[in-house]
Amino acid sequence: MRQKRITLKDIARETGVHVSTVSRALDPVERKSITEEVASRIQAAADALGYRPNRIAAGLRTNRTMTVGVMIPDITNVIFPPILRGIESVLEPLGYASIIVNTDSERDRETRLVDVLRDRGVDGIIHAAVLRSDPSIARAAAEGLPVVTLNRKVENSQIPYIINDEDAGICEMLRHLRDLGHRDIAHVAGPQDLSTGQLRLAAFRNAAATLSLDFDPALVATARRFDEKEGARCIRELLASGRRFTAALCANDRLALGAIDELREHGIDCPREISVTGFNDMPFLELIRPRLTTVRILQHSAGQTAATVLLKLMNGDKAEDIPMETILPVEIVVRESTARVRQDDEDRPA
Amino acid sequence: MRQKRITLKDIARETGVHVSTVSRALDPVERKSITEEVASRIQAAADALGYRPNRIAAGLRTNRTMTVGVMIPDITNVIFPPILRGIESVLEPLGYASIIVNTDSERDRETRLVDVLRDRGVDGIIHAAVLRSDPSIARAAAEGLPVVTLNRKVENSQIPYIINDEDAGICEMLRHLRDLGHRDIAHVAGPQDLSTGQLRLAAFRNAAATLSLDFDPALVATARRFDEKEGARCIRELLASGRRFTAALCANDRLALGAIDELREHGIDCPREISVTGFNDMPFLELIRPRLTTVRILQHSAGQTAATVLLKLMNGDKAEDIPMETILPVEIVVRESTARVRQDDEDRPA
DNA sequence: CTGAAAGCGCTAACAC
DNA sequence: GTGTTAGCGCTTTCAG
Repeated sequence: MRQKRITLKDIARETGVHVSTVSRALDPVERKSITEEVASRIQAAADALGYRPNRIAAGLRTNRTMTVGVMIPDITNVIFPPILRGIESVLEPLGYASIIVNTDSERDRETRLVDVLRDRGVDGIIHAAVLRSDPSIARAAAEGLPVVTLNRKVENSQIPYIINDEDAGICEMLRHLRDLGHRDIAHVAGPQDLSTGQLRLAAFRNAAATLSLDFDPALVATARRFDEKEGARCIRELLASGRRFTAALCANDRLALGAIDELREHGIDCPREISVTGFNDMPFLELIRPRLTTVRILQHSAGQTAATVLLKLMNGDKAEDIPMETILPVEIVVRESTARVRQDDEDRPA
Repeated sequence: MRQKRITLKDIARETGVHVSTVSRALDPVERKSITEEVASRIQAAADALGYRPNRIAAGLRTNRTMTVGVMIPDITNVIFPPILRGIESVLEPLGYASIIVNTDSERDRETRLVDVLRDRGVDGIIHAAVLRSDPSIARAAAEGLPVVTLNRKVENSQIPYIINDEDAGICEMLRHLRDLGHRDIAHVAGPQDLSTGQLRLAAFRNAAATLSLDFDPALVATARRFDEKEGARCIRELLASGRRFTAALCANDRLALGAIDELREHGIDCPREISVTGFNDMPFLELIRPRLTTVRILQHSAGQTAATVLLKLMNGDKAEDIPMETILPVEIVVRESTARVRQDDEDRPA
């Protein structure tokens, strides 16, 4: 039933030359070593028969499959698709395809999936998961498989990583709030078992110091997940604490959206009474009122950069040509969820 | 540098048996044909050495790579990630991995990508693109490659397809509007070169007939893309036409969102003055005011179903056991963007 | 029950 | 320049 594919042997028979000659004629670099006439005759036959190289067979021989593995926590999270397109935009034109797997941020799933990828002979792996440490990918890298991580680094390893300048993002955002007159600024932190949550909290603390703002631990509420519900819960917690604050810097957009909703429930207007900021700049933000002030991450370029570095690794470029650390710039996007602190708030005694 | 993997040969040497024996011992079905003692000794050695089968090599031999190809227009479109997770949820536990490619709905890209997948020896393809016809995938299927399409059927082919009951969705929605007293209902149609756009327009027309509502061609505006901007443009066009309407049924959520925004620009309130409905039930809809009344499609189950059917095909199940057509139910989700038509509108002379 | 041998389709030394 | 040869790691006859 399943029609058999045209192989080199078929073309060899057709053109009356040896398969190795055919192989050479069809290989853009080896082609030079062959009489032009023969080469083009072979090419013609290949085209006529509709020959397609069997990468499985080639891969077995060369140990290169022209496919890479991409590991992400969850494709359903809107920040990842743009990253994937970024990766694809550099790899696909070069003939690479990607096997994409979702780790759900589970350690054992992640371990298993690394094997799934290696079993299929991927030439390299781009790892965009967010667990703080994970042995499996480090081991793969140590054994010589090209690996690049996105959004976080693997401690004690020689794995190149690409991260976004989240510190700068948080700091700029805090500066923005300070410039609007805010002094009592809460932080809705992300889960502390995810690198993103942890990093951003640290960044918030550092930024406060940099900007000479008080850092009040009581004004930090920590979410258990990056979702609207947790954002709402955190704000509730903050409100219940009785500590006053005029702005809430949230560790991501979903937390911020949940926070704004919850404030509304309490009859508190954002941004008039409390300013709220997000992080990531998800799509659709423009459609939600008030339009959220947030930090834009260039997911697409992050993907491109990761792919570019991975390529160098796969090409065996020498170590000094491979950037171990790439920090991508972020930018704050000021929209409607932040406003100047109200007079009566500002004028209060310190 | 690159550490060499453990092969059957290694564990054959280790255990003092022939590689074919090792191969059998490690194959769950062949294992029975081997002395239990030997088999477990081999198993132990394999575990100890950390053996992982090389699927490339196995694939070359068996023509099964345990990887499938998934073609979608654009992973960045929120409706696709849930489909992918649905596919993964049935395929991954069975040992399959997926190569995912984005077609951008371009015919030639699509053709090329089918080859990309076939070159890598995928065992089957799930094709969720939306172009109305496309020869490449039909050819692949005709040559015996297991193929299933999602969201649309390929004409004149024996390719099983899974679609959502969009007709019912549109009809239910129209009924909902009619029950609210609406009689002059506009349709913001999707691009007519995409099956979704075309199907939903046809469904709208049919539903109008079914429900004995007038179908007024002048109350149809056609978008060139499925986005907010086009939704806005279409509403502008409808408004400019001077034709009165009290509701607009849009071919998808983004068009609806754009429509509502544009109405607001014109000082027209949704739903008080004009009701608007969407289609798809994208995530985040809950966060946008007014909350959109829409048709929910079960993307995850659609993916699961597609994978299940593909499995049957790949297993070589006999034709009568393979459902050629699967129509998945949809449901309407009534939220806040639809309301009873206003008295003064309703009481007007026919 | 296990070993021997062939071969999937391709590439890469090595000859000539 | 082109043919010969030898595998890549695995599965699968076919013997024994």
